[in-house]
Amino acid sequence: MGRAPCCEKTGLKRGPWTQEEDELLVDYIKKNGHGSWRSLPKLAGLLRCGKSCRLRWTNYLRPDIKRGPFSAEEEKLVIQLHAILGNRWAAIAAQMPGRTDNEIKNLWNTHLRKRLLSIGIDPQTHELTTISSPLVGPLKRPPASPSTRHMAQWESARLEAEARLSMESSILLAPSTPLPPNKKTNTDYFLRIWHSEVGNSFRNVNIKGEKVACSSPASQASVSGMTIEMGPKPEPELSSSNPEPESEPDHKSVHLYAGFTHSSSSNEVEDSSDTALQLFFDFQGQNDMSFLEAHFN
DNA sequence: AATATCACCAACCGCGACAGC
DNA sequence: GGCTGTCGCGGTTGGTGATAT
Repeated sequence: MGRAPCCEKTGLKRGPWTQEEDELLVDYIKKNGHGSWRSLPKLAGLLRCGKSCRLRWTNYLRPDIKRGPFSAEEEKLVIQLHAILGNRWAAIAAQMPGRTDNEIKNLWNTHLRKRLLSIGIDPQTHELTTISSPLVGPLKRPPASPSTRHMAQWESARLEAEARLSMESSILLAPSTPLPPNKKTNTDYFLRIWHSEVGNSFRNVNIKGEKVACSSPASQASVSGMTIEMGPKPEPELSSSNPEPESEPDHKSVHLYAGFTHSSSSNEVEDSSDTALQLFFDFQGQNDMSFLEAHFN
């Protein structure tokens, strides 16, 4: 015995919506709200199932939907969010006002996935499929766990945004050098996301409700001439009430604040600063989103 | 000009989560 | 705690227009 259909199929219209149907749906929702989607079609005089009405409204008719092609910046954001969130299109859409999950999903499947593949990046893992070495040619990269990659990419994006904010702050202090608008937007995206529930879930929660802390304050290592410092870090203060810019980023050191957590299996990350360091090594060489620049500019 | 193939995207389907009883 | 109804999500499909052969 199969699953019962979501609604009576017989007598219901399917396929593309007509303008008259759209008008009926919009008029009804404007006057009454959608209420129960199941009963809406009957009340609105539509020969559609409630599910179809909900889809039409949320993906097409909603007044706050931003139609039109995605900008390069939006595409970049989708890629970065996908690296963090995976195929959670609704979560990605929640960070992109005016864009629907369906739209983003279509963008990913038709454009972005292929684009990443064409530049040698696995669109599911966001991992380089090969590393080319001038001496021995392409090398296979050892696989990293998805959560590790996502965490590291997420942290990388945040670090990048914070570093940029610091730079911008110092630039803004010098009124003779106005900031390019695109740079500002880019930073804002990440810091906004970082302080959203998505960022919160990565900072504070894993499935067992335990902190996965990698917070040995003395942990330090040197990689490629940079000093990596690991340890707990206070949340960046970004509210307008605190206009004090963050301290200037040290060009010789990377602060890998490892107090972040993840929502996947807690077995995948051990509670140690060594793990946090491993995250960096694991991710080094692919945490820079600049590879995308050439494809968007 | 006709046909095949590709790309895009709106819409559908099935499943899981959740709330109310 | 189990059942049922509803909703939302992610994967997939199918129609349509564009492009290639």
